[in-house]
Amino acid sequence: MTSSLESLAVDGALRHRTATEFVEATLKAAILDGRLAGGLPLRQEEVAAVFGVSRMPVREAMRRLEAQALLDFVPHKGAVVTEISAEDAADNYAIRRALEPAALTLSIPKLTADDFARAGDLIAEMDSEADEGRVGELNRRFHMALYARAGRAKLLALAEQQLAVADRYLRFHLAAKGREHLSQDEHRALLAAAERRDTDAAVAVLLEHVDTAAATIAAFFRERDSGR
Amino acid sequence: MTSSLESLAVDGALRHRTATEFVEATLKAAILDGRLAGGLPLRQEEVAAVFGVSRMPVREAMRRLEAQALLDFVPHKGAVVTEISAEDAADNYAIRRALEPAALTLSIPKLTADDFARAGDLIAEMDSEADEGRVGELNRRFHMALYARAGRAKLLALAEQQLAVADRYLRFHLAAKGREHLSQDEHRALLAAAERRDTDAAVAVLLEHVDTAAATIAAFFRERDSGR
DNA sequence: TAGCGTAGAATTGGATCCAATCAACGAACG
DNA sequence: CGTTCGTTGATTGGATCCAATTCTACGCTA
Repeated sequence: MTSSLESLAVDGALRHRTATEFVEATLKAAILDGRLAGGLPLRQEEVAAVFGVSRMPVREAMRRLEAQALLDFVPHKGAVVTEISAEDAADNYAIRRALEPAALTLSIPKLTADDFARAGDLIAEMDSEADEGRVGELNRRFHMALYARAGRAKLLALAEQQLAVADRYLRFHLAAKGREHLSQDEHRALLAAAERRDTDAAVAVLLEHVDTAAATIAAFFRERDSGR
Repeated sequence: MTSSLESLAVDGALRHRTATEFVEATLKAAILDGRLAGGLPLRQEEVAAVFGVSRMPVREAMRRLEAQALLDFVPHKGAVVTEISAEDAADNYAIRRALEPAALTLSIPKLTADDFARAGDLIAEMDSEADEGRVGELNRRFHMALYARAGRAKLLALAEQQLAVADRYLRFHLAAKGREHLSQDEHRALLAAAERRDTDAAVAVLLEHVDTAAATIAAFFRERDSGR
């Protein structure tokens, strides 16, 4: 195969309204779940060929992905999938540590029984999900389910975007520590505190949750970088 | 004149590397300082003519601005400058309330005497600046000067972006309350607390600062919306 | 006269073509 | 033999052209 781009081979089923949306969504998903690794250069012509479109929708999609910090654009040089690194992970966790407690605090008083049920279902799904790539999405949806009633659309959009970036690191979590270390206990504790409307406890669990993940990833990178 | 777009008439002096960058930077500045009002539709052809380029760099610039939530894109309909509203303002303040204390906390221990001097200079500049449009930029730079040593590039980038969005509302501040209400006292108190390395006090002042601004804008919109 | 349908204009989405820039290779010169 | 400069190929940036979609306005009909 010429490159990992081939893995994006398209099932025309999930077409979007415009080619640009289609390319953007597919590239984004592939970057987040690790099929397109950090550092990979994306040739416009090549991507266009894989998707069966011209270079133009590819260029527009890339511009949007660049604004989301998933691609690095260098004028006249091209686009490269943003590298993951210890620094980037630390950034991501620092941002989530700030945003998610705010969203959770606003949301908890307004959560409904349905919301709790949905969140519980997602925990169960994560336990039984075999496909590693889908675990990240389930994790994201669980978190967002608890923030959903915050009533601040842009705050939530930002939080979701950062959770998506975190997905890129979740894979290393799973690889390094195995499935059982998916912090399902913390998820359950978070849900329980939310159901009790105990905002302080829920925020404490969430901070612990994020900090633990940050420490795990930091250790992973320390080990990897020492071994070369 | 055909539209407020004309106000973007270009001095070829500050050209950028690529036409796309040039268009993006100019449009962004115009949206932030209010020259392009919320709700204004941007015809690609028209914008291209104003800038003396073809539609293509305009389209790419618009894609990036959309990803920054400064434009709303509707397929086959076009781009519209994102409306400002009480809800959007509340969102913005909720986000800043989460991000900026985090950045400030990380930064304070590492700030240098130079940083404090720079921040002080910016306060003085704001006092003497006549041009209303530039006040927003000075305010942004003052805040960022205090966060600069946080050592988290993406956290800072997000904070700066949200400060830029806040600029759109600063104009209403100035219009409604006059220049003297620019919270310069709070700026000075914030700087003083930072110089004492008193993180708790600095965060408290910052939260107060943001909450006051949020309340002022909320009151402004309440009054405006009741009057029609 | 009100409402619906259709035809045309306006505008955006996408494809193709040309120009500008960059990287790599090689030759000439010190 | 090493360095530097020029040339060539690859790739992106920008312009122009065509297709698809949406909106508008006019006319037809009930």
